[in-house]
Amino acid sequence: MVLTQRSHIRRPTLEDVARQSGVSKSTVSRVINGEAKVRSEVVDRVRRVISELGYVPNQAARQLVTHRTNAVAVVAAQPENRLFIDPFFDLLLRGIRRELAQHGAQAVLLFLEEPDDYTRVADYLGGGHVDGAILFSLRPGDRLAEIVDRLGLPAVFGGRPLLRDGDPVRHGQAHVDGDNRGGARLAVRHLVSLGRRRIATVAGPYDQENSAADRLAGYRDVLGDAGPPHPDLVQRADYTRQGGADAMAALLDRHPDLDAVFVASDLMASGALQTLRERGRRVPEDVAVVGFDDLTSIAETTDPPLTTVHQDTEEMGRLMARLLLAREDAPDELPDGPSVIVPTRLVRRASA
Amino acid sequence: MVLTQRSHIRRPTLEDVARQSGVSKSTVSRVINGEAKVRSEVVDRVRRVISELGYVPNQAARQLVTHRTNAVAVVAAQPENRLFIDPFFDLLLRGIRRELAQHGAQAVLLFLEEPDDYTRVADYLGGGHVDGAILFSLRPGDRLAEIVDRLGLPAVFGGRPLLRDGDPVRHGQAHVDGDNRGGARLAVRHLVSLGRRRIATVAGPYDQENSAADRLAGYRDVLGDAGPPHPDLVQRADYTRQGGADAMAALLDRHPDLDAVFVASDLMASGALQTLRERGRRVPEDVAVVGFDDLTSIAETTDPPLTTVHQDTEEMGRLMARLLLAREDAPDELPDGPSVIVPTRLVRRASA
DNA sequence: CTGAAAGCGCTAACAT
DNA sequence: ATGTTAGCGCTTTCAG
Repeated sequence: MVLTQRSHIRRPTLEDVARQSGVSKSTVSRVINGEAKVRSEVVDRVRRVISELGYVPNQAARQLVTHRTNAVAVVAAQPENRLFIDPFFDLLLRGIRRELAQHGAQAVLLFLEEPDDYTRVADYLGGGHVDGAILFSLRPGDRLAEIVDRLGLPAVFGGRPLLRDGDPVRHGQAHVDGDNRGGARLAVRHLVSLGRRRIATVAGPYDQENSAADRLAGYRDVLGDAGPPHPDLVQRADYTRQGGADAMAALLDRHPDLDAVFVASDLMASGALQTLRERGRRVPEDVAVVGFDDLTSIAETTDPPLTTVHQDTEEMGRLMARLLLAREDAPDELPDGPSVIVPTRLVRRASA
Repeated sequence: MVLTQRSHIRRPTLEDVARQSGVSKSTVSRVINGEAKVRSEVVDRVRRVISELGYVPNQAARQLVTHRTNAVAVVAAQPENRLFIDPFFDLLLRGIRRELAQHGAQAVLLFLEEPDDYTRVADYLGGGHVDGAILFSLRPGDRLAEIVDRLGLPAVFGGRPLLRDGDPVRHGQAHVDGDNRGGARLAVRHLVSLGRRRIATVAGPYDQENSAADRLAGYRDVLGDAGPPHPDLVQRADYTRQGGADAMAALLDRHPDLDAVFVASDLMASGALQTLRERGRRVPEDVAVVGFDDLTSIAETTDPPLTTVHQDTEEMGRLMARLLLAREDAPDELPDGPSVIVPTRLVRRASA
């Protein structure tokens, strides 16, 4: 293998510290781990030696006996560039990191990009580098889910539970998701309550994204109540701004008389708004628009500001982290991983 | 501490595999590490047992003796949200990941956000979890640089070398950076060669970002040659699209007669183009615009397409990874870390 | 080609 | 309050 730690640098060990401070390894260990039963005088001496020597505990050795690493992997499948450009993921990750940090755990982020990555990541997860994993964006039937199960690694999955052959495939593991379907209902009901009659939707790429499928389902739930919606009122896009703009244009071409649109993400909604403006439609007078996500950096700055479905994304991240920590603490008390659906609410601004 | 690996799941060990296959631990180890001197018959038997048992080597144990982890940390200071929204970083990271993957190493990403993160990350790096580190966006005098040095951890820094008291502070470690200053010169010289006389610039936040300072310096290099540029022709912004738009507006207010602008990032340039359009300036007839970065998703889709300074960002990431691997292989042959400046070139499109 | 034994650096009983 | 001992699971001489 290519990697070789510089061999000529021998880092000081517990034993070195012990010798230098004239105590036993156990005592040094106690000082390091902050145990009570050490004379403060000794503590001071040991601490001094530690910093003189620049001693840093070898985690591999510690880990070998404690079976703990204090690190948690966050694994994200990265479909092209999307992830890094997605403020939603940014917030989610921030929540995870912060919650873990509060518990003294380090979040390490791993990406899944090419097929080879799977085995390397699986080895990494199985190798005891981390105490648990939070996994996102896995596709139905993703091998990594199995691998994690087989390893017995505590895990929390983000997004709707994976399906295999149409059935939910989860078992001992937890998962959390936003209430995509419920949120979409909220949005569309609001449009209905405004008296809108021809309500279109810009949906996400729903063959790839569970969230997109759920948001579309929510739209259909509500509109189905008043007779099945016209299929032409649904236009799929790819969760980008430009995609939203193009989809809006297509909808307008097919249905010049539409009076409302539910757009499945704020980013796409900002594109849709632009198209509407270019086509001379007033928002909300001519066409009411509701988005999804409540990314304030977008929703508050569009013209007009966007009415949208709010998700507390950072809190969702924190929740995932807490769930993972709980599983690690008391695995037996959670035989079936809880499925937490985080609620959404509508935030009214000016666009609907 | 909060994290506890499920204790009731005893994962199979080398010893289990050895017993099951009727050979010694050494032999199993040899099979796993692909050494030559094992009868293929034995290899097969051991392999079968391994997969039956679902054995995965314990990296902590292995690491304790080999001092290798096959993992490399990528540490990124995250100034607010910026990082995740920055396609530049996305590309850089992709280059790093791919190059490391080719060498069988796993990239693990760590973020630096709050002050507490420093000690946790330092512990992580010092704890032997990784064979080396690639660090970005460190501010001058950043503690982490010292820490990495003290640990003797092979490292490569991204961005211009850190300064302390105005002096370069680097020593044994490598760093790589794009040629920000040279690229800016390229851009501005191009504008000059076009016959433009009142060349403004939208600079980045140059008290925080070395790259921003260097790009501004490049602008001044060229314009200084023909007498010092008017200070009012410089407007600082924050590397966002909106920031670019606002800065352009400010410049136009102060200098309605400007005939060119060098914008220090493509994202800001897209905002600037929008402002110019809104103010009725034709590009490039009235005002020529040059960006920086050559993020094709932006530069090719603006109206008009953006002339900009190209950086091979993914290659830069790969280079950082290769440099790190080289340091790990032969630390003694690289007493002073090489400082690699990756060249830039101008890509002409329609805006200038 | 294979096995035995030592030891990596640490923590966790168990003594004292 | 502190020291002693025994591993954790692996790789690596060194024998055979």
